Amino acid sequence: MDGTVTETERDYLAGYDPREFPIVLTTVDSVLFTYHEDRLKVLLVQRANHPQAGRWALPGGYIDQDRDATLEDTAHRVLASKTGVVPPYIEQLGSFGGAGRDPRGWSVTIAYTALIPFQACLTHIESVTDTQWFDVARLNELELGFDHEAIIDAGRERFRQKALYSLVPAHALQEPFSLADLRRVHELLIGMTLSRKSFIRRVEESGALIETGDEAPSGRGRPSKLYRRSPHLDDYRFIRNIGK
Amino acid sequence: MDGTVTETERDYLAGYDPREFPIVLTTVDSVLFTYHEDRLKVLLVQRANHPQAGRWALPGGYIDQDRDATLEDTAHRVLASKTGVVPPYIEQLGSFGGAGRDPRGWSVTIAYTALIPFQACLTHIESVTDTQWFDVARLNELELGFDHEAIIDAGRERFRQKALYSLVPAHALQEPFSLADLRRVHELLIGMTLSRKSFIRRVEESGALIETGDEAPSGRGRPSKLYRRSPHLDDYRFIRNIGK
DNA sequence: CTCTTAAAGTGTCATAAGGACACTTATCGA
DNA sequence: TCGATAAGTGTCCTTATGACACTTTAAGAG
Repeated sequence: MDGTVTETERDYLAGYDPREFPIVLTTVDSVLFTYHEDRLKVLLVQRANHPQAGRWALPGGYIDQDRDATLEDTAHRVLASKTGVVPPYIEQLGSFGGAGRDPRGWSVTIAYTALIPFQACLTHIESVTDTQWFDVARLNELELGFDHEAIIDAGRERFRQKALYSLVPAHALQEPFSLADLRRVHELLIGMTLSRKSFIRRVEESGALIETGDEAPSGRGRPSKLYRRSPHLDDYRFIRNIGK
Repeated sequence: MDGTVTETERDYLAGYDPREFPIVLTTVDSVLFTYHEDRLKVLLVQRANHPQAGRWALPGGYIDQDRDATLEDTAHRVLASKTGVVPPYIEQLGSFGGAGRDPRGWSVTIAYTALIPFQACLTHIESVTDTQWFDVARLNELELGFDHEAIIDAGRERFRQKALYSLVPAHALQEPFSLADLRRVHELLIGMTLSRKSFIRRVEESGALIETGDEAPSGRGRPSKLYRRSPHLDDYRFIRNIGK
């Protein structure tokens, strides 16, 4: 022994006070997308409190240490409070941190990105005024809080990639849905038109969607076959990207 | 006016004290991989302090609010202190948080994953005893701290995917390098052998590597051509995955 | 010096998947 | 009943890949 006291981990934890260390403000924000009337939409909440009160921003908030066991729990809790439901698809997008992004000090937000059918939360969102869908193509007309515009861009880019090699975007549609609608969602995400034939071939090959056997009129023209998501949808990856 | 005082953002910030809120312990950890003697290696540091003193864990630490402007700054600073250099490739891997992952309380780590040539930090790492490369295939023989085994698995999976559709793994090699070595790195990441011909075709098509014009003897047999990374390497993506 | 072996690099063919595009099917509405 | 419209299909061409045999180059044994 060299005279110093050998501290056990138990002793250390008993004397540990997190407030002795510089504090990083940590929050969880979510970028929730949907598809409605030929447009991609993102869910925004008008901030009631400082900082940035009045501005539209991503739904998010602090971790509730008693109620949330994981980061995804926080994302789910916040989204459910704004939409009434938990989205059928959510994944972690990334973390955005820095000294300057929040006036309160050094801050980090763990961002999630998610998809939901427009109809799944229609009534809940219509009942309040502080939560709204915004056309993703018109966000530049809005002055968003914090760095949330960059986070939304990252979410779009994530789903743009997913649209190239997966059928995950199907989570933005209410079941049952037509391949025409799903293809349109992919086209909006990717930013180019896709060949009908190629798209249908990929869907059939994947087994990630299941034909319901029903059809739906699509205005004028031949009615379209309807599909629902198979349980394997989230895991399926094409080995080759779609698009020229 | 309804009698309440309308607080300005300036007033709010003047009265804001982060210690009034529940504190989340926030750190940054990095999974740094390299390639040496036909093996994938990951850099681990033996913990000097509680909690988990004595265990091997990922290099990481607290955000230094005065020195770090971004999360990547923190990752760079910590890695540079352990290896002497900043790795040529680093990307954010994801955040791991929860109530139970650290005995000190609710915690979040923002994880980065990076690649570096073995030779780039050879002398620095040889000079200390608390920092070592470990064979990724033999991590099960080690009892790692916290949830760091899961984080390393996530890093491996990230680079496994990159190896399928990019040449980013080239950052694990000292320039100039042979395609035989690079293909071996990809094979270790993907977990299967790859066709020489296909691999060379992809490299040529990509333009992501540049032939130096030199050759190097490869033991017995025809000497191999040598390559270096082009500036476009990090951005290049194959539209189709390699491997059957 | 030559022969063997080993490893890098190449030529070529068959296959699989996508884009293009014309054609067919099915519904609406005038 | 016919025209317009949109979903769905058949077919050809192109492209990237895996397979595999072949060539090139060097080290080392005899």
